[in-house]
Amino acid sequence: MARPREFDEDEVLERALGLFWSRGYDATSVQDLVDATGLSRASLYGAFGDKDALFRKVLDRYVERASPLGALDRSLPAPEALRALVRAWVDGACDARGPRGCFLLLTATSSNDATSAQQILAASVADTERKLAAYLRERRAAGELPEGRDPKDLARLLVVTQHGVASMARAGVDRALLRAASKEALAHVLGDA
Amino acid sequence: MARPREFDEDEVLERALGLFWSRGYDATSVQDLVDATGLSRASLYGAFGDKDALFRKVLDRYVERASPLGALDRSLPAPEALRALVRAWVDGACDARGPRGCFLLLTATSSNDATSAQQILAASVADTERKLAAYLRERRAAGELPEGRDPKDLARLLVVTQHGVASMARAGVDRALLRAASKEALAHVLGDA
DNA sequence: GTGGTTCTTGACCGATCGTTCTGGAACGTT
DNA sequence: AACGTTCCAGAACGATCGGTCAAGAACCAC
Repeated sequence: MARPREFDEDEVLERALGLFWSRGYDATSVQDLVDATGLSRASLYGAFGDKDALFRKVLDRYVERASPLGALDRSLPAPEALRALVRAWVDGACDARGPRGCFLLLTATSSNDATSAQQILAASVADTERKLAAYLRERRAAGELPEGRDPKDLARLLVVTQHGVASMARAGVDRALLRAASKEALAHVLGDA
Repeated sequence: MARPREFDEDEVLERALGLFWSRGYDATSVQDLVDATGLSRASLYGAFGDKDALFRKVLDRYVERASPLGALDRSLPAPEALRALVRAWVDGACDARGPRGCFLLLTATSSNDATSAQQILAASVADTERKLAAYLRERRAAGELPEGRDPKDLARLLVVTQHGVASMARAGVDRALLRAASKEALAHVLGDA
């Protein structure tokens, strides 16, 4: 019925994510997006609406894909699974391909669209905390983890560690420091003396 | 010899800090600064140079004043001193007066002036880590803290906790979560089972 | 091929950005 | 009182911002 699009929407969103993630919302101009995606301004606006709408779409896409507990292998014994998880946090935050840190956290701490992103982050944090606490209780009941401390508080420690790692990684802090710190948080969860 | 200034430089910098901290560099326009400080544009430029120079001056001022270990009371027994320290981290980051979080961390994770702020942050982090590790060793030798784990790694855990708290506080995360998490990190340092 | 619809292109809009300039007011010195 | 200097107020600068418009090109259905 009409002329088909000459671009792949997913690819455009991916490029836009790269820009927004590395430079932030304000510092990314529409011209930058035009240059990076190859689309013209009118095509961008026609396909995604204004800059805010595009950003929201990009953020939704990121949130949908990112899973804080994705690296938690439930087939492994708890200590190894958790070890792999926190390692994945550090490596993911320090990954040289793509910008460092967490795009959602960056958005929620910057000014633009803050309240919206903050709500998403709050929900994500609450969800991660709840799932982690449930996991700890479950594995504790299975005898894989020591008793004693409140699983909820331990989950909270891990979540704060995760975000500290993401934030500091974006700030350029050395990976070795983040690795050591997260290992130490994990040691507490595992009850290592 | 000439007409004296009608404004207090410290007060102007303080107001500028408030704006930059709450909105970030990009989202703070010169007009905003003019409105908030009461100065005219020409006076601002005459006194501080351009926007970048003003921002740098504001950042330097903040860094100079902020002391991550300022709340560490060395006259107290180590457990109480550390407890007060991490509590001060949380309360400081969540303080309703003024913007939440850490201005230096915000700057280092945003795009603008990133490399410069990142270097300052890296130096601050390294310094805090070193001093904390030394403190832990010292108090460990005095019998106030348990042996076993590497003081350097424990210091790193605390530093990452501190920044996780600051970052999440800025993102609007509930204070109770941050408090619980930092308490847990502290428990690890204190060797609480 | 023709009509209808959508896409693409590039020029263009007003608004706002950071910055500078000009004119005049306010002060210390002589 | 008169000078020289510095400060203040506001207009104005070019550049860039996000966003739109008009015209032509590309496609599908018929």
